[in-house]
Amino acid sequence: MHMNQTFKNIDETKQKRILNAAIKEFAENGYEQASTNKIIKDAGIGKGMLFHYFNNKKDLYEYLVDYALNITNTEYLQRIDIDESDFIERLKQIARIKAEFHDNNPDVKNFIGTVVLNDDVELPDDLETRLSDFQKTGYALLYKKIDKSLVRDDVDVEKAFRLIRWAIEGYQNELMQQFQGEKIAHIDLQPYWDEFYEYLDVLKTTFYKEDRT
Amino acid sequence: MHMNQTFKNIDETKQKRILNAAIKEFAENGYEQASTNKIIKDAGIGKGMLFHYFNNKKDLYEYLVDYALNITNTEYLQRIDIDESDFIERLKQIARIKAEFHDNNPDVKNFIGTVVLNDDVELPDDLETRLSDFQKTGYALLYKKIDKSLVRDDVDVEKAFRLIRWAIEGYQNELMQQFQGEKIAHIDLQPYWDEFYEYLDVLKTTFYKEDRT
DNA sequence: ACACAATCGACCATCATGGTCAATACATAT
DNA sequence: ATATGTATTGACCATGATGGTCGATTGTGT
Repeated sequence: MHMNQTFKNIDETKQKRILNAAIKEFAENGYEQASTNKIIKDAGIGKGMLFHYFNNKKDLYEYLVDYALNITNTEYLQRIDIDESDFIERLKQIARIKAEFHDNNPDVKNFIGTVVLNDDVELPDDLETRLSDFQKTGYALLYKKIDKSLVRDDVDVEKAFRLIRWAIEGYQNELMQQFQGEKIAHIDLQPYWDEFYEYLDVLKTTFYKEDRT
Repeated sequence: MHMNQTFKNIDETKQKRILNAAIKEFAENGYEQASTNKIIKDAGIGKGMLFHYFNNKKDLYEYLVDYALNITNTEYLQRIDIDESDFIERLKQIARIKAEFHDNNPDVKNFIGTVVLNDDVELPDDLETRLSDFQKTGYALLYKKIDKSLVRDDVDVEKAFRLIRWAIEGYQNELMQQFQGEKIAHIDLQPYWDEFYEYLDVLKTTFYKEDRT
């Protein structure tokens, strides 16, 4: 978590280049297997600089966890509008935020994922607690102030919500897998959003009360 | 793919021990990062034997792909009853087969998954074709001879099926994640099967035509 | 021209890797 | 018992990657 002050003073795009390179490497290989050599090559800096900014690998790692948590909070969690009480609409909204976040910070979500799973590296206590807080918050933002009355009466509401969530995540995962490798910037995403909305409509027809307009 | 004949002659449980150890290591770390040292330690054999049975790492890998494909075909794909025409019931059936398969051959599914994803190692042509055939077959067994008339008329059948599939996979993934680490043999799975069936019932109520009994 | 910070990459000790092979342990047959 | 042949081991090797250091070079501001 402790970096040299000089790091904060350098060009911001360079900072991002380094952070993104490091996050990508850690996300793909975990702490132990991640290579500082690959990071500096990817970031386009000399070896000396990395260990000048951050004393050692572990400090870099902890700084990244802190950074990733911060950025995820401000650019993801806080953008979720908790006043959208329709569950499916909220998931739609979250999907857009998630996509935008992924555009601006690829690998950050993956990185946090690997950090959460990783047993074999122990973080400082404060980071550890922030991590678990983060998970709870994410869960809460999904379900808080949701209008349960939209769901048809003949099914269990909790089960319905989870099924809806899983179905949507399944769609997203399949898309992600499909796009793997291709530069996402070069794809016209609109047709996929359209298709996504069609799926959401199906979910509404099936899980929500009959529309009596 | 080419192993020393002696391998086939040794004790069958020992064969399995070696194969499972190797599959686990490759599944968790991919081809390059997988360590033959860890494999022999896990299998409880000396270094010499591994390279006596299989000439080198790559031969071992190819033998494993062949083995995994065979076992998955005979113990998984071929067990699926294609005459169950109710989509959700077929998925239920597949879930049971999948669980049993996972019990007998942990890591095999993961292993094949990593093999499919891996670009940076090229298999012999025949294995490559068997791999893609395998994927097609798996897809076909899901949808062949399915009765589309069960789905309510006001939603797109294809979309409905995919949503159902994703929802169910989501449930299974969440369970898997939850069980991670704990020896699955020491858990009483029945309550989870019961819960699973409840979810299936919800899916039937929501996606199928109204039950007019 | 000077001071000082930023930056680089050759270099280091260490370690894990895939693979080898001389040496054993073991079994079987005579 | 002895001899023969096979199954098995693990110390050993060259190689390459690792995290980290540091003297040298470049750049900047005065």
